[in-house]
Amino acid sequence: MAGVTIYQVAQEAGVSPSTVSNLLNGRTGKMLPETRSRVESAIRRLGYRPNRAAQQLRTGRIQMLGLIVPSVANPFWGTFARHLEAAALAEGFYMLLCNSERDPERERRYVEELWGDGIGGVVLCSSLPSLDHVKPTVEAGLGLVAFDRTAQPGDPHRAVNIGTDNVLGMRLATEHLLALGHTRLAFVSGSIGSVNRAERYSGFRQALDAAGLPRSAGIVWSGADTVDFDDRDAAELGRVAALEILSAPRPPTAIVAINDMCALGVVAGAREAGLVVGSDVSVTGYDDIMLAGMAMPALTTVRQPVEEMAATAFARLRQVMDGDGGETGQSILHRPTLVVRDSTSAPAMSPGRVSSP
Amino acid sequence: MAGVTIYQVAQEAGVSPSTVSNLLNGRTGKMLPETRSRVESAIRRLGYRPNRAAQQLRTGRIQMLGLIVPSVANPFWGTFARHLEAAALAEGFYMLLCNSERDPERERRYVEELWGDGIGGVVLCSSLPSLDHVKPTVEAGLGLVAFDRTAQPGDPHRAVNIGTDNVLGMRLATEHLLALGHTRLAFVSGSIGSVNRAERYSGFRQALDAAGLPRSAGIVWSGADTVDFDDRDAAELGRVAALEILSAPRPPTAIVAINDMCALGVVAGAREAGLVVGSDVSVTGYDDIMLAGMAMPALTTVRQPVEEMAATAFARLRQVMDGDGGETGQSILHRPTLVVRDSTSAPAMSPGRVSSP
DNA sequence: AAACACCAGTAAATCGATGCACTAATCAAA
DNA sequence: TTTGATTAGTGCATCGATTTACTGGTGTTT
Repeated sequence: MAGVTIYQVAQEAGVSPSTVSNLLNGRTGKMLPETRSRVESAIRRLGYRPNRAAQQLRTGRIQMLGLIVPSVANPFWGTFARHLEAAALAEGFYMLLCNSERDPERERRYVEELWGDGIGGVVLCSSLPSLDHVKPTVEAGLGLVAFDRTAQPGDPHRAVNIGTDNVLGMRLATEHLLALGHTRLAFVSGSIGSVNRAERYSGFRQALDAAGLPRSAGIVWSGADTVDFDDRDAAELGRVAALEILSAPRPPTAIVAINDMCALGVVAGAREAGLVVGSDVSVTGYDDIMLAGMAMPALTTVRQPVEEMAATAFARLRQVMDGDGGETGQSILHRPTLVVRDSTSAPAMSPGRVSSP
Repeated sequence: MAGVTIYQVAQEAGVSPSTVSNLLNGRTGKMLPETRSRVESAIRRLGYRPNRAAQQLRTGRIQMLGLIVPSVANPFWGTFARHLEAAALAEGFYMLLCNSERDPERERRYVEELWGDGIGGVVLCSSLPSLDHVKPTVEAGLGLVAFDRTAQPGDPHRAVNIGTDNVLGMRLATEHLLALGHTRLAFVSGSIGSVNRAERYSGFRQALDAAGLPRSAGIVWSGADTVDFDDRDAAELGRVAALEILSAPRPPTAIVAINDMCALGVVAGAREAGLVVGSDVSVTGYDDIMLAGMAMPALTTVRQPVEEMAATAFARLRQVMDGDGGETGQSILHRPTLVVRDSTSAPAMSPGRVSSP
């Protein structure tokens, strides 16, 4: 703590603290250029930096935002966090990081504590169908941007949602597989409780229906017994799913995973089952995390424009915090794109009976 | 901002604000049990929560720490961040996340700003050989824990270093390869400017020397032209390195990568070169990030006990901040362990001439 | 009964920045 | 000269919690 106060600056410059404060806060309208430069040089000479605590106490505001993610151990959230931090920093905002581990109770506690500590805006990465647990705080005045989610009935009015068009994204992936000639596809995810999972599933179904395939063409595996799975376990989930699905009678020739981590698990599981991904069986992911391109085989996936989304998230958060939200309560959907790599190909002639042990 | 103040609580309980404050701060020694419970129930009734800004203004302290990492987009740092946050949260500390992108200037700016904003402790993940850029701030009073680094001459006295024994770790990996029968090994990293890279290289050399191999047995690739590589590029670096090394005359049969991200790149590069990792060529990593175990093939690597290290980092940071540092200026080394998986095996008979196109 | 110790709790100054209400000074119009 | 308007800047209460110095009351000692 430097310890230089506004009073010392005022004394050094031969003015009152108010004048220094006025300068600092841009109220320079009626101020002699000479006074101004005198104060400015005093500030520089003393290396003065306003005390944030005092500022916050006085104004009630603080230049800080909260980011609540399921877990930064997941590279997708890590990447998002990095971009959001960059966007925030550019405007002088710090970012407080909170890992919710997908626990709504933890989300609620964080939101309330952050608000109680003077943080006016939070980016909440939770794709829970309901925001009821944070509604009271939002209604009390907290600025909220819900990320990876679309607006739902009953949401607090002031919240803004940001995500990608999950239905479209998953349709792109599924249509790509259908175009390759697959006719038996599996959809792998954890329990379908979240908004984006539901949407992605819907995209999957839409593509199948549009292709005129029967309902039975789409196998759904959603980890019946893993009620609430963790990000760290997404890969493990995929692995288990793949083993189970591929060893069943009449296995699918393609597997659509809910996200890349899960897809990587599916790839591992398929390998254990003795199949070669990219020829015996096709796999798609979602997110396009850095590792998707480096995996073996490189993963065909749906890319979310993370950097762009982070910038939007921050911009909208500021708007909501400043009250000029304009159009809150909405969903802002970014456009996902399909990235075709090596994990998908036309189905083999006699599926599931090609590889060596 | 809840808006309930200590005065309201005092009024509700029929006591003075001082008494409430005394209770809140554990000065309950001379307080009638009856008064105490009266105050406590008032607090509960009103849902009072102390205003952090006011607390900080008065005491100069704040329950917050800064974490500066190269980039949370790298899962190793993401995992570390998650564990550190958990340790901090358990003691009521928030964690401010800062991405330095390995830029010393950004590290310095962050450190100074955090200190200026009343944050008393920072965990700095930088393996730069020198801490000179943050020395003034540490000497001004900032509590600093340098992570992934060992103490160097000229370090600020109050800093604590936490890391793994890199020399030992890399020796474990190298000895494992030597035991498998490899006699030509390559060491792949970016420029060897950082402390831990130097240490890891030293471990590699030690193992080779101890085995009585000639100097020429160890090929070093350190990206001559990539002066300062980024975490995001670690994988790319590995890929390029592998392509280059493996297409040279008399290629090595094993590649030791500086970390897992780099190793994953090496695996990709080897594949592009037409080699099968785990049989034609062996590859080891370092860190044991979550993905190491899921890669194809699963990566043999050196595990850093991240969770334990995060707990230590936080514990030591508190000590330094409280001034009872005891033994500062030291290095605390955790013990790395070798995790053998599928990316390493005995060298093929005629190396580099086995696989299909 | 005077002197003192002790107890339980209080009054008020304090941290540093802010911004409203105010004033002293200058100038213009009446 | 008086009045009013404008300019340039100041005084000070304020935010909420902390903490030191203090008070009024009770009990004990000599």
